[in-house]
Amino acid sequence: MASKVKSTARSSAMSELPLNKIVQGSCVDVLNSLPEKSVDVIFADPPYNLQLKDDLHRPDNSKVDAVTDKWDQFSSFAAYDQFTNEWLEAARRVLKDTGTIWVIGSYHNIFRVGYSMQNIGFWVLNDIVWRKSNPMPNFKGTRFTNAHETMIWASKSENAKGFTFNYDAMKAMNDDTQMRSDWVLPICAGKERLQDDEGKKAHATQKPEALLYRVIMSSTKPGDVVLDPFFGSGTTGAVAKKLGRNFIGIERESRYIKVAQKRIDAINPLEDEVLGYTQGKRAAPRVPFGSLIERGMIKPGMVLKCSKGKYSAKVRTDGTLVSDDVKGSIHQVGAKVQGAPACNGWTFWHIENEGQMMSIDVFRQQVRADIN
Amino acid sequence: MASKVKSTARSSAMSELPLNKIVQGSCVDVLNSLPEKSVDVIFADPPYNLQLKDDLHRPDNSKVDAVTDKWDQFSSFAAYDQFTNEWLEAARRVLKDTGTIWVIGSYHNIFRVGYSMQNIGFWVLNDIVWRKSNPMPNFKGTRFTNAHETMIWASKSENAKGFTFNYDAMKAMNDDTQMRSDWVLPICAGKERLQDDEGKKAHATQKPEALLYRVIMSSTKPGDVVLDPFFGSGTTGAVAKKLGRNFIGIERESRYIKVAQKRIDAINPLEDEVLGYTQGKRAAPRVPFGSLIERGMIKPGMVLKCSKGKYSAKVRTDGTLVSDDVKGSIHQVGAKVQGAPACNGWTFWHIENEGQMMSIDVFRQQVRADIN
DNA sequence: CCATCTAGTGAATCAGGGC
DNA sequence: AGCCCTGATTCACTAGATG
Repeated sequence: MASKVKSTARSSAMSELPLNKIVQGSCVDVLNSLPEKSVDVIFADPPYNLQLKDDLHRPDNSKVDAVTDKWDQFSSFAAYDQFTNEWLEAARRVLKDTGTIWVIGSYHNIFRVGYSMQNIGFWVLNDIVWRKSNPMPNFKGTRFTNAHETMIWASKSENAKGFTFNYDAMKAMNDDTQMRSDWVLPICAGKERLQDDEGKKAHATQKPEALLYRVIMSSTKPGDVVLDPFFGSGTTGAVAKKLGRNFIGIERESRYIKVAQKRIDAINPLEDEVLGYTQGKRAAPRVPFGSLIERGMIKPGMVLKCSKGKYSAKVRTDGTLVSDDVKGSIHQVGAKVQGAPACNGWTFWHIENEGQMMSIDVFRQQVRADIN
Repeated sequence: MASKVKSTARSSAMSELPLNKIVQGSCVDVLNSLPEKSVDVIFADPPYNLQLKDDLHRPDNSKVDAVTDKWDQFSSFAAYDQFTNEWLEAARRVLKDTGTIWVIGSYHNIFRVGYSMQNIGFWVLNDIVWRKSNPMPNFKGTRFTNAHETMIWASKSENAKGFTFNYDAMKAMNDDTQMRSDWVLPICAGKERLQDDEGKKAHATQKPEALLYRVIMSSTKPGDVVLDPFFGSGTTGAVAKKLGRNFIGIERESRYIKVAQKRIDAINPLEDEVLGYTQGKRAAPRVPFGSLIERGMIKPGMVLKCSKGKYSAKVRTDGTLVSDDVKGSIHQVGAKVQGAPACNGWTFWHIENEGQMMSIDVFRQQVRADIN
């Protein structure tokens, strides 16, 4: 079982790796106490420096529980950059020459992280986009829904060789086509989300195990050492243990260590368990009518008609239709012109082509084939 | 029709904007010749690849020395950073205070671009992932398929207000759910891909019109000025013209200007009716609650209730409400009786009419219809 | 036990105009 | 710059209660 290492680690160098342990202390101090070139992979989820100001309320007036922890506060970009440089330098020292590093972030910090990584000498192998299947909406309707986070995957240097990439395993996991740089995964919620003694979320930014599963499966071998310098609720350790990898966790705060330790102790690594994110075919993907216009399949100004030609409407640039004074989606306008309560615009509207009526649903099927 | 402006632009400042023209010259020189705070949106597709060091020029048009083995990595990054800083500074000068900028890149350069943008003072609104539905595979099987590119969308400064985001049009284009930060679109191929006289692709990195369509639709209004400092094959100009926006293109190389000009000349702009797009309540004229009283739609002394009848208030002659000791506007009283931080009184308050609850917003809509 | 409804929540740089 | 007022705004999913 994993056990906690006291903070004496700060002052004295460790001769051996604290395998499968959570080391308490500042990440740079602890990293500097570890032997150089000793770990295979680093996964880091550093503070994002979100710079949130006022409270945010949902349309129903409930307050959004934002990340207001002190560990996410920095006085300036310069302070954040210094912090970033220091931990990245320390991380690079303990990484084997054949090792790779993953760092996750959002637009608040990822450009600064990537800039620093490249300057230090890390060589970017991929940037990976975690597309959240269920992100939080933009409640005020002021921007695009912030629906993804970015991971940078890098080797130790430009000419580093011998790092692990389990190409075939990734391909097998992805229906026998190459795993892409965009991963669709749900956020961490429900029973997976750890709670503290008061029933509140134990950590503000707990990552889903499915994310770490793919990270560890792709870039490590069983028995490898995975180090996480911002261990938090311990997702990295939990998945590493489950998959037969060794972990090293570094975390400053006792409350997080307590939660993570309990979580990891409860994991049985012998189970040949299939994690809860299957790659099975989803239901047919939703295709917005607007995307047909962007793709040039339907042109703004085109006239759509019902199959019998009785009703017609003109396509606007934003994918809505206009028919006399009626404006709205293909479904809304289809319903209104008929005086019907509802209408499936995809099957109702047609394009007249050389005297023949062609359903716009044909285009939707083309886009679906294209997406897959 | 658009026409080419000779490179005299380099030395003499232009008093007027070269609307719907392609200006030949170095991007920084031309930008500096334009009046400040004059364009609404900038879309920039700068050179990506730090490996293509031969193609890298400093803003003064001098060529960056070929990188020998003696050069360390950082020095070549430094040259790119300088180039990036200079064109971004020049771009920021010509951008209106209410303007926004889009910059597209890949993991090779996007971190350096984002870092520079934040340092200069641009405020990131979103990072947008262009998820390619048909990317080039990773032939050697050594990494994840590089299947996306990243765009940074930013306002001119942290506190900039008044920039355009057509939230409702984006929502309409996306089947009436908020447009997300990940966009699934195919790469530019087939007939859309421009060819030169020899039948080869005219530009190495031609962007699909679908991408610019969404960029321009989301962040500009008809009649706005869209500037592209790396015009290339002219996708930005082509889509801008089609959508009834003005463009300014800057391009150094004659062969690209020739291709782009021919492309744009062939485009017919869309008619106004089609250019109309979905606008939300924010665009509707403001109707004071007091005007409903003046028009006799609501009478002083009437009792307003919330939809469930739990809260009530009485209308006073000046258009304010009173509920026990709470007095104020429909919004203020609505918020206070609920103990909520804010309230839209128009949708909160109702009138009970023969047992049915009718929102007072119905009256506002009548007034608005009346005004038109 | 199943179906249905209600409440809650997630790394968020989340308003705009007038004075 | 700062204050004040009006008034616009949410998606996917889970858990638990209710019928």
